[in-house]
Amino acid sequence: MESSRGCNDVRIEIQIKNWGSKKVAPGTTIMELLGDVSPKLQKEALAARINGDIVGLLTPLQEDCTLETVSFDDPEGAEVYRHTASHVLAQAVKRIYGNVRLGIGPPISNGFYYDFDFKGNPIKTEDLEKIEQEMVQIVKEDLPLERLEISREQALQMFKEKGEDYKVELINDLDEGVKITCYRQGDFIDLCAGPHLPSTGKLKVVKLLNLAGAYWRGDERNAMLQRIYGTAFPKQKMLTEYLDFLEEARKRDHRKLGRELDLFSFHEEGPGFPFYHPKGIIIRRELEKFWREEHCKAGYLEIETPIILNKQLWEQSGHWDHYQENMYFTKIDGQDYAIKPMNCPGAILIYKTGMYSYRDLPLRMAEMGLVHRHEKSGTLHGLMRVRSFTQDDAHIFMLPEQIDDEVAGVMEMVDRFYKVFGFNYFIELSTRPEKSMGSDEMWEKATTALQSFLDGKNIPYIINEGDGAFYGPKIDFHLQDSLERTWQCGTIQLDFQMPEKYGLSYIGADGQKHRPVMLHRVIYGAMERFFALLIEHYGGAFPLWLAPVQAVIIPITDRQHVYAAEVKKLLWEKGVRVETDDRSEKVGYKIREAQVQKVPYMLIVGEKEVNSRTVAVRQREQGDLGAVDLQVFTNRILGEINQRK
RNA sequence: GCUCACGUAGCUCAAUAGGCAGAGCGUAUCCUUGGUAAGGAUAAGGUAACCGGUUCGAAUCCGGUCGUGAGCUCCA
Repeated sequence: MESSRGCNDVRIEIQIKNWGSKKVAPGTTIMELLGDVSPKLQKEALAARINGDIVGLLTPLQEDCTLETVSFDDPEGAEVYRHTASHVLAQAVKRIYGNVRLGIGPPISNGFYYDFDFKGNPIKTEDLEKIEQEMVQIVKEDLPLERLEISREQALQMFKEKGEDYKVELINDLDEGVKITCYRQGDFIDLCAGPHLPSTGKLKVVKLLNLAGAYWRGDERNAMLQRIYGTAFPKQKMLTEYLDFLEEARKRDHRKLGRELDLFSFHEEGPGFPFYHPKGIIIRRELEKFWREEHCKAGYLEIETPIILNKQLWEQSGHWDHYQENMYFTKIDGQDYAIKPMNCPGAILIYKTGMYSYRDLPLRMAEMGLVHRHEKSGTLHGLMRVRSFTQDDAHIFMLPEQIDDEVAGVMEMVDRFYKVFGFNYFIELSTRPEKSMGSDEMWEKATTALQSFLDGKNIPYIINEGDGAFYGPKIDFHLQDSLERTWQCGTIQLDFQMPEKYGLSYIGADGQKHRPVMLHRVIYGAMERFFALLIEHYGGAFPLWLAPVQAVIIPITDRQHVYAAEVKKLLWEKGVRVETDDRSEKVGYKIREAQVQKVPYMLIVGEKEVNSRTVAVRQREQGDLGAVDLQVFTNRILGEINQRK
């Protein structure tokens, strides 16, 4: 320490990232320090990172350290910002409705929420407005948020006195050694680890978005609380942009586009059971065609198994014990049957029709299998979550030492497929669920196999504890919809159980029977879900190869109808999905209609085109491309279709 | 399944302290033959999701059922 003055003058040195170092007296808060070094930095900072930990700006500095300010642009900064907003929400609710118990109120990806128990007096959507007004008032009051460290006993006593039963439960569940902290702003105090903004006035724009139910601690056996969702931004413009994003997302909603583009429908007569319209089924068949080509190349054999199979088969597979509440049942000739919720038992029956040498494995059997699952009514969601869907399934029967290669093969295939459509995806490893069968050793073995595969290839993933299939752990591939909600699509499930249950075998090099290992896997996942995600991903503007109508011929007057018919015939016979709009409407009208229907190519034919045997090409995105020789255009569009552009 | 909300023409939406159900788009017919995002006229189209109650009278108020939306739980 450079100072040779008295010990009252002890100073600590703070390294401020991107600024330099500063010496201050111990006990100086970060806020004071920043005010000293740069008012601009102080204004932008929402929190700080000291030696890696996020702390509030009112934290006193006690020793030498490196410090980095955190702004709204940092994910952690936005979290702190919105976490404080959630406290302001809770305070506002407490002010308006005294008789309410608090649940939890964390920040989430685009905002925050807070759960409340209104004790039998649920609030309504309209009430959000006045709560929001009270929040604005609290922001205006610019109340400082004070961090309090208290003992477990103090905390319990305080929240018991306040009647905050949920908070008491949370405190009781905290580990012994954990520091208990609360944050106080004005008359409001909440159990919270923080950190928070220094004061409520730091919040600029708060907005409540919607009201929903949520079980206490996410458990359906617990009380249903009311959850208020909101968001907060430092600038009005950012909120407007976010609301615009939500608005745009609504336009891309596959349920809306499905209706507008005439792709599919749902009916009260069959909730959760999708109806594919002619245009929708075209897209699906193209996806399937691509799928068959790729699977054929990758050495898969295609099979098809029945939708209804005897109940006994499902008892043997474990579905009866572990999956019954999701299954539909029926009777045939007095015998109990089940509608298949999965394709595996069918594939296994086929496997069992033969004897296999170790040289025959891996045996890859693919099936576009229609399954039915009884999903709870509240979970249905357009094509994303339905009660009947087709899985692009495959079951790979293999030797234990083939696990790595086969998993790798499937992972590569998933990657190749998703890249064709330009999807970003992320991976989860799901482990043993509560309701499952098999020994701990087998689960351990299977889970380790998958995990070490991912680790070995340096593939980033997150672990989804307890979300595996009842017969084995799985690697899941998730895609995002237009609202950035994620949906599981591809999955690879490693299974040692079914081969055991069904007594599957192959003959090894030693001439003895051995147990094969099974891989259950899907690439698209469910055709319905993948289709829905594709619709939202493309906003309904499908690439040429998938477009239900690839080109519309638009004659300008009746005099071009003969030529239009000729053009149509030529393209149609080459396999192009082409229509003619020969209504007596103006060109502009027909073009508008084709644009709205997102048809990739419009071929305008007037007198000039008839005389020169050309078509005036208008491309969906690029607009008018001018006249092109009919033969040249035909070759071009066929080329693009074949390249799956 | 749970919480809150919603259900009016094929679609998007109006209306009224409870008092004959409306518009635009789309559809049909006719006029128009027009060169790159909406030409004009006329017409058809509704058991107000369904069932019940209150009322002289219910699309409107109340209850139930079904469906849908946001979320929770669950899952491809």
